[in-house]
Amino acid sequence: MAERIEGLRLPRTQRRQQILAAAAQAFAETGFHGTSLADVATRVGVSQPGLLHHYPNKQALILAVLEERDEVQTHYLDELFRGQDPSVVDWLTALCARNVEQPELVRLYTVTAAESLDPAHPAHEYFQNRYQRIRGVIARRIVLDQEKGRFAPTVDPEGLASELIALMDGLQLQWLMQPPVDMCRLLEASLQRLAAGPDGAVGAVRQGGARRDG
Amino acid sequence: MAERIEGLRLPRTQRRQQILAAAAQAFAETGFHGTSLADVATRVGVSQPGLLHHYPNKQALILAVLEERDEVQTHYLDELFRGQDPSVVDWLTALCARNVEQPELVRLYTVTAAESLDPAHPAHEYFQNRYQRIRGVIARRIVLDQEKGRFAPTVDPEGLASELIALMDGLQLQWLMQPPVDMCRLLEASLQRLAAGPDGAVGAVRQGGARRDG
DNA sequence: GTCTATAAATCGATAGAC
DNA sequence: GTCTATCGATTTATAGAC
Repeated sequence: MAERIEGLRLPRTQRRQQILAAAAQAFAETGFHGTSLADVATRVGVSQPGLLHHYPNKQALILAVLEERDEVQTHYLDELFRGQDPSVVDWLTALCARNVEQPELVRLYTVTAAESLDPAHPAHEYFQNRYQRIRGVIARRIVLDQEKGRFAPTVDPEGLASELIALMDGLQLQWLMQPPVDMCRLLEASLQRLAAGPDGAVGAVRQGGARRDG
Repeated sequence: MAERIEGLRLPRTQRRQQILAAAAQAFAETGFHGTSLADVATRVGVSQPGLLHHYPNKQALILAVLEERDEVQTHYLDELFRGQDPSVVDWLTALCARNVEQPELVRLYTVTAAESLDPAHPAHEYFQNRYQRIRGVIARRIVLDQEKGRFAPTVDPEGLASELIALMDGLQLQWLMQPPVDMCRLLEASLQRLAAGPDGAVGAVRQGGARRDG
């Protein structure tokens, strides 16, 4: 029944953890502007000033949510491929498989990323940095793939990274909108097409992308 | 300097047109929840109750904006390809070229589509319908392409339609976020890869997709 | 068609008691 | 660490004059 017990005093870190979870839900559902501090406070089972005791204002709250989720996600992927050197295709496939288990997290990023296009949005700079960072991570992975002959050397890593991120973002939107859309199956179809095409493994060999190795 | 002339009386349709333009700007910048009627009214140069005289409430306003922009866009594409039968590739390329000239319109759809994931959002049903409709339009175009041997018959039209829409949506987001991202160039790269791959024109012939014709 | 005035609710944030 | 009380600003929407 999870009744609210007013005035119950919790240790700082535990309460902050509760708040982050509740805020993540709320912001995922209605975005930054559509969510009130009272919304979040009610979910936690605390008063609205009680909420502001832990995070000084609304902006600090949403930034804390985004950054905490980032850390968890990054840590997960680092652990999953520890000591390995996955191809972009494997890496993105794993990411998608992970995302499909966390629709709320995906929605948080889909909703707030679009909202943050406004330069006055509290997470504007955050998403500017986030996209550049992710593009870099994926581009580097593509370069490694090229060195192994998995892609033609003519492929532009930054460009392909943008395309792959775009594909994932767009599929996530449709998946959230109409869950029967099977985003990981569609991603895989695209990735296979990529690997089998003129810029992929087969094409790369044909075009000389793997000559260094042989 | 376009000063506001208070109390100036305009014909109904003209004022409504002004309002739609101003509202489109505002909603594109800050979404539905982030935009106040006073925002829009100020842009038009009218009082807030004066605005509500033309559209009874905020929900009616945003729906009017979305539907009007839809009509204009649909009409443009219909005219552009009147009497022709463009391939999906040509059709999407033209659409992207059009979009790149209208960042504000793209932003309106990017921002409100994500926001509308909330079932309580005023445009929730609108976007549910919009995505199904667009997917259908593109899927039908893919079927026509298959009949002409431009794609392998093994390709799932609905699935490929979802992928292409996803790619465009995602590229638009990155383009809006970091304008140096050249969304039409990246789209073209993807489309060429598609046409040159095992499911595209070449592959389709190899796999028998064009045998009916020859 | 447009305005002023205003109702009624909600918002983010602060002050201060316990 | 949490609460009640409250301020001040903002929000959507309505009433009624011109």
